[in-house]
Amino acid sequence: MTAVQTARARARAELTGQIKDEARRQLASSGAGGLSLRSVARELGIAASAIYRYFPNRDALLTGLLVDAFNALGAAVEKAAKQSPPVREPRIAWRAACAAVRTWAKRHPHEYALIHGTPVPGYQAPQDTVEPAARTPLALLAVVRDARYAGWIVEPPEATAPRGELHEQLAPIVAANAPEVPVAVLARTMVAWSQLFGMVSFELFGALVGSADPADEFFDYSVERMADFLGFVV
Amino acid sequence: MTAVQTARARARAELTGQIKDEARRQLASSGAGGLSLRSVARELGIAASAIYRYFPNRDALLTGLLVDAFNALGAAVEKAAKQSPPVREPRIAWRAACAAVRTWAKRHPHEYALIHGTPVPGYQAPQDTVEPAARTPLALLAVVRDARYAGWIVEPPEATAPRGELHEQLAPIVAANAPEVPVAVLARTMVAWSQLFGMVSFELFGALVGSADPADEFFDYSVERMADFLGFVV
DNA sequence: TGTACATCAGTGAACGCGCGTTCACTGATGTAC
DNA sequence: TGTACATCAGTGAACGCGCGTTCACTGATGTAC
Repeated sequence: MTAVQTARARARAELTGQIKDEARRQLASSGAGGLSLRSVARELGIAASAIYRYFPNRDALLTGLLVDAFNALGAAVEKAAKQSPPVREPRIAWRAACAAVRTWAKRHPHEYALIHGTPVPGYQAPQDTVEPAARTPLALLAVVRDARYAGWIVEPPEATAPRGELHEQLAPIVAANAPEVPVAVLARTMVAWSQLFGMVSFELFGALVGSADPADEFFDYSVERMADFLGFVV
Repeated sequence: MTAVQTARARARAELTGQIKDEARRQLASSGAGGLSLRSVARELGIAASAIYRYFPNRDALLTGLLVDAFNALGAAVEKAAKQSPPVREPRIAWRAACAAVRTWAKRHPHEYALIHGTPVPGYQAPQDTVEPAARTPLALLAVVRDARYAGWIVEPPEATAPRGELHEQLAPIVAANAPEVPVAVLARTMVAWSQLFGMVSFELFGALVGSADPADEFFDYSVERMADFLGFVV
């Protein structure tokens, strides 16, 4: 092994990347279910069997794409939240985070479909995808938590706090990720989170054709209403 | 032609139904993209080419499934709203309509995925699907409209009403479907509608594993919060 | 009511194509002494 | 630094399978007179 990286290792990393890139490209035309190792190999000019030096089978390649997509989306949201000027306006980070989700989704519609659309038939996502999948919702929670710290959130009425089993389910999550935050804040953030992705999926998958299409204004409108719902001051 | 229906016509209707039933069954194992006419024919014990007497091609069969699924979901929601005792409790019809969506989706997960999941690659939904697709959102709007008539809705602040392009987009829809209702009510209903489907998709597609899973209580919680958001009195 | 003809349903072979995965192999790269 | 051996990347043929769609055909059902 040489100091930094052997020629073989470099070539290996490079081709692994090229395989995933080409596979991503093919998601567009054939969807995740139709992803074909042979056609990826054909496009790269290598033998179909060569792919097996890089991924043990088709599902492993899919897992790679899934993990990459979750991470890319999560990173985009984290970056948007971090970059939005922190003290000026109450809702700025929330808006930026929501916009990051939509922008990433529109720029990578097939990867978005891969992670938030219909599960691939016959494919079971392994444990490796769990942590990357959590990045975006946790980033949204962090935005709300920070806004709350900054005094930009009016706590909603106690009567609307989650109780019973839901409280039990969510308590360990706040304990692990934002211990200073009440469970009710996580519950509301999850409602807003599902609204956000429901809306983006509607837009991408065509459910808004004939009503709020183009969806820019409906998106902005919803983002503000979810901010209201979360207790953000104006 | 005989009085009611010729033997041929009856046989035709019957086999058309059997083809769609078998196709629905296969959505589960292979997904919409992998739906195969040959395997449907095999399962029914007929020649693959016989399918072409009933559907001109694979896409036409898909369209049939799509239309059936939209209609089945829409009918379930309409029925739930209609059956919920009308005058007793403000939120009862809203809850029933939301529950109908979730129940239908959990009972027919692959048909739900067909209509609200990733679009089938290479498939373009024709005009025939538009009207059935609108049934569910219109049923939700009717629930809100009726509750408003009954005095069960406190109008949200004027400041949160949609303006500009969004107003333009939604105005013709209320005009055509619920002319006595302000555009703001439709806008809010659409936010709740996307929240509802976002949540159901999250549950069915696995995004809630590790947090609100099982999702019953999170579902109920969200339904109440969306009712709050729509201005329903308690 | 009975017959001749037209319509339609279903067949099975064929076309031309694609797939994931395995395997024995060649030749290049890396490692230990 | 040079050589012998081990490791690894990539090949191409093969296995056994599946697909949508077309076409000429047979035989049953329906219609008109």
